[in-house]
Amino acid sequence: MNVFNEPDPPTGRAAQKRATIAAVIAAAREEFEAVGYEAANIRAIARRAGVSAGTVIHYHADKRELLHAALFADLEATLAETLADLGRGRLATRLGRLTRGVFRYYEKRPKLSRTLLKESLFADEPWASRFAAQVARVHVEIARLASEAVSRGELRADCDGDGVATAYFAFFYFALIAWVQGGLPDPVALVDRMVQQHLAGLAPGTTTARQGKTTTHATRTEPGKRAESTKPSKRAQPTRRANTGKTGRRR
Amino acid sequence: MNVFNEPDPPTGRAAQKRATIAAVIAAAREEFEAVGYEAANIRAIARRAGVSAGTVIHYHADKRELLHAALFADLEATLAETLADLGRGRLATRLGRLTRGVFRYYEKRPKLSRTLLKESLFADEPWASRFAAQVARVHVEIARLASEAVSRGELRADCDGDGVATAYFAFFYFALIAWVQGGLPDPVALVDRMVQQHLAGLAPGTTTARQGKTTTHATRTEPGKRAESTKPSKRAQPTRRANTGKTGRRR
DNA sequence: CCGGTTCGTTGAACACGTTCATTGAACATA
DNA sequence: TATGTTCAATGAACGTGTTCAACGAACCGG
Repeated sequence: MNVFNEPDPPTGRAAQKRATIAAVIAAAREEFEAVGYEAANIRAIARRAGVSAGTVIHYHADKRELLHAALFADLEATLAETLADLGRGRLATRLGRLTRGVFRYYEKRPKLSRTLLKESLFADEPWASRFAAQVARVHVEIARLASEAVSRGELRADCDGDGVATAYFAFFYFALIAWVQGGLPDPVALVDRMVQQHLAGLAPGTTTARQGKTTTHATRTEPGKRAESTKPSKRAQPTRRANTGKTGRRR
Repeated sequence: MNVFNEPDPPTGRAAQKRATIAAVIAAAREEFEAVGYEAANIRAIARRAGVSAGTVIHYHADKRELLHAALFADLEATLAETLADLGRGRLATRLGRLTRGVFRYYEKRPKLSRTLLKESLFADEPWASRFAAQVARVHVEIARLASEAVSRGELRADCDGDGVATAYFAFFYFALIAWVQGGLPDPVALVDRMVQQHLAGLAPGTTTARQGKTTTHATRTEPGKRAESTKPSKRAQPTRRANTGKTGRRR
C-alpha cells in the first residue's frame, strides 16, 4: 500500500500486462501526435511509457502496428460521431457532411495525416482487415442513405447503393491523397463536386441504357472491396531539380 | 585498352559518374524486381553495381528515391505505349483500354506492385512533382478524349473534360489500391463499371440541374490536383486475431 | 611539370527498428 | 513451505538505412 501520490502498480500478471499495454499505447499516441511518425522513435515511446523498447515491440509487431493501435480508436470514434450526425436532407448534402466530418480527423493532425492515410490504405494484416471492416460499416451506411434517396425519388429505383458507396470512397480517398500531398487545398469541395456529378447519372429521368450499349452493372461492390486512388498530384510543375548527385546534401 | 570481354571503365570524372549512376540504377531495378522492395537492401544493390553502399546513397537521397529512379522510366514507357494504343471508339471503351494498359504495369510485378503504388502515391519531392506531371499528361489526354466524345454527341456539350479525367483517376486508383491489398480480384472491371456509371450522368438527355438544386460545378480540376483514394479493403471479415501480444511471434 | 583544388568514392560509424537469450517475479502444485 | 513452471519484461545484440570523415585520382592554373 503506497501512501504517496504514486499509485501502486497493478499486481498479477494479467493486470500488469494490461496496464503495460495501455501505457505503451498512450505513450505512442502522445509521441506520434507530438512529433509525427518518422520522428517518433521506439526508444522515446518506451521511455514515455516507462518500459523498455523490447517491451514496446513485444506487444506490437512493429512501429506501423503501433501507429494503428494508437490511433484506430480515434478514427472509429470520429466515424461513429459523424455518422450519427448526418441529419436529414438530400443524399449529396448528407454525404457532404460525412466528408467534412471524416476529413476533420486528418485535418487536425498536420503532422500525422499523411502517414495515417498512407499506412491505413496499405496496412498489413491484421490491420488491413480491421480497416476494411471499418470501411464496410460506413459503406453499409452510405448504401442505406442511397436507398432512402431512392424512396424519396431522388435517385432512380434501380440504383445500386453499393455502387454509390464505392464511388463515394473513390472520390473521398482520391481527394484526401491529393490534399496530403499538398496538391489540393480543399478536398471536401472536390468530393462534393464529384459526388454531384456522379449522382447526376443516377437521377430519375436518366436511364441505364446508354447509346445503345448495355450497361453491364456488376450487381454489388462487395463491401470488402475497396479503394481506388489517384496519383496524388502536387503541382504540375515537375520541379526539375536536376539530379545533381548529392551536391546539395548534408555537406 | 582492355582486350578481354570486360569493357574499360570510363575515364574522366563526369564519365565515371554517369557510369556509376547508371550501374546503380540498373542494379537497383534488378534487385527490386528480383526480391521486392523490403527484401532488397542497399548493400546487396551496391554489390550488384560494384560500388559501395555509401555510393548508392550518394546518388539517391534514400532507398525510396532509388526505387522511383529505378522504375519511373518503365512507368513512363507503359503510359506512352498505352496512350498511343487507345484506338477509336466510345469514350468508355477507350478508357477501358487505358485502364488495362496501365494495370499491366502493376500486374506483371507481383513483388513490387504494392510498394510501387504506395510509394508513388505518397512520394516526397522531387518525385511527388514528377509523378504529378506524369499524371497531368494522362489527365490532359483523357480530357481530350472527353472532348471528342462531346463532338460525337456521346457526352453533353457542357461536359467538363477535366471532371471526367479526375473521376477516372479516382476510380482507377481506388481499384488499384483495393487490388494490391488483396480485396479486389479484377480492378479493371470495377473501373469500367464506375466509369460507365459516372458517364451516365454526362450523357445527352441528362441535365446538370438536378431536383431543383443547382449543381455548382467547379470549373476546372487543375491537372496538378489529383487523387482520392478509398480505403483498400481486404475482406469485410475483420480477422479478429485477438491481440495475443507477441505469443505467435518469432518465438 | 608542379602544386593546390575538386570531387567521386569508400568504409567505418551511427541511429533506429527489431530480435532474442535471459531474468526474476507471479503462479501452480504437492 | 518448497519447488517447478510460466511469462512479462529487459537490455544487449543484430540488420539495415543512412551519415560523414577521409582518401586519392582527376582536374586546373601558373
